[in-house]
Amino acid sequence: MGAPKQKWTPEEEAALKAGVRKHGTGKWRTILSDPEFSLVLKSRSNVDLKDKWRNISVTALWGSRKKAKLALKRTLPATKPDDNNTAVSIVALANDDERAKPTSPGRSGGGSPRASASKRSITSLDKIILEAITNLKELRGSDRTSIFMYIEVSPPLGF
Amino acid sequence: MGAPKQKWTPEEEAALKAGVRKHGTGKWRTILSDPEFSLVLKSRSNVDLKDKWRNISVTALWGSRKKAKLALKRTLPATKPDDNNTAVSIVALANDDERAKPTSPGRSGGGSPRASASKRSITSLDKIILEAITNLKELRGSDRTSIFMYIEVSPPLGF
DNA sequence: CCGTAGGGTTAGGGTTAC
DNA sequence: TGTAACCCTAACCCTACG
Repeated sequence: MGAPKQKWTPEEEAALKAGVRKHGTGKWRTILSDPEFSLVLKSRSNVDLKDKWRNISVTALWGSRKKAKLALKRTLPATKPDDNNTAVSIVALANDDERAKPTSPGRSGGGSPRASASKRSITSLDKIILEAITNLKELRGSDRTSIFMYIEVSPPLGF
Repeated sequence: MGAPKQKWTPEEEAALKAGVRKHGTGKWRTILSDPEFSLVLKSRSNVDLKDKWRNISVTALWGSRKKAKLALKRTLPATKPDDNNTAVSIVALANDDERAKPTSPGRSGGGSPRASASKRSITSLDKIILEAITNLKELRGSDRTSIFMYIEVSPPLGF
């Protein structure tokens, strides 16, 4: 069986981010044509890039909640009502630095240790987000995509 | 809370199978929209159809012989991670078919798994699978789903 | 015709209820 | 404990529009 579904590899995702950083969003064909990325992304179409970017954005902006909620659910079924605060949400986003891939619960051994060396630079991410918020004014008022671009595309961390 | 867990009725299951026979697997929305089935399945979503089909498939492919195989497995603890049913394995290597991605570079396909079968007296599952392999090998495109389609969906006798 | 945007659908892992 | 039913969402498709 080939690939009924082609999951995005970290390399591809990195290339996509780099491509967006270089050419901007919405320039999928341009990114794809850039020799710097065309190799890594050769099995992807421009539409694929667009879709993946959408997924990344959504995950980065809203995704952090799923885990927090799940964790709460699992540990304490009776959640307390309060803790609905914008600031708290922002912090949650910051602490959940990478849009965690489920880390493939592999039956076959060899897990992917996302606890790599360069993981605890989260503090820098905190800073960046803070900066983003400061620069772009309040969260509610500013364009989510802009913030995302800022925090997601700016730092050359992972690659 | 809410979900009373709606068990599938035999009528619904029959409609699903008929729908798959008519439109093919993976066309859940189409099946749901077909006036021939929309009444029976009106309380089901396309995702429900997909999930139910998956459950049926698993049951049909593994369940029927599970006892015998389980006995063997217990005696042979360290089976390959890809331990498989004998018949299915044979088919897997017979050939492969992939689903379509008409407008995407790098991935091909045209997948139209139309499995038509002649009716015959069912003696044993083994026989049916054997037959399926024989027939489908010539036609190209046998995988688990195809075989399942053949043995599970083909006979209009059952319902 | 080509590319992008955006809504809709499917595939598959995961979770829950029984 | 097992599994049918259900959930979540990444990956993919379809269509309108410029």
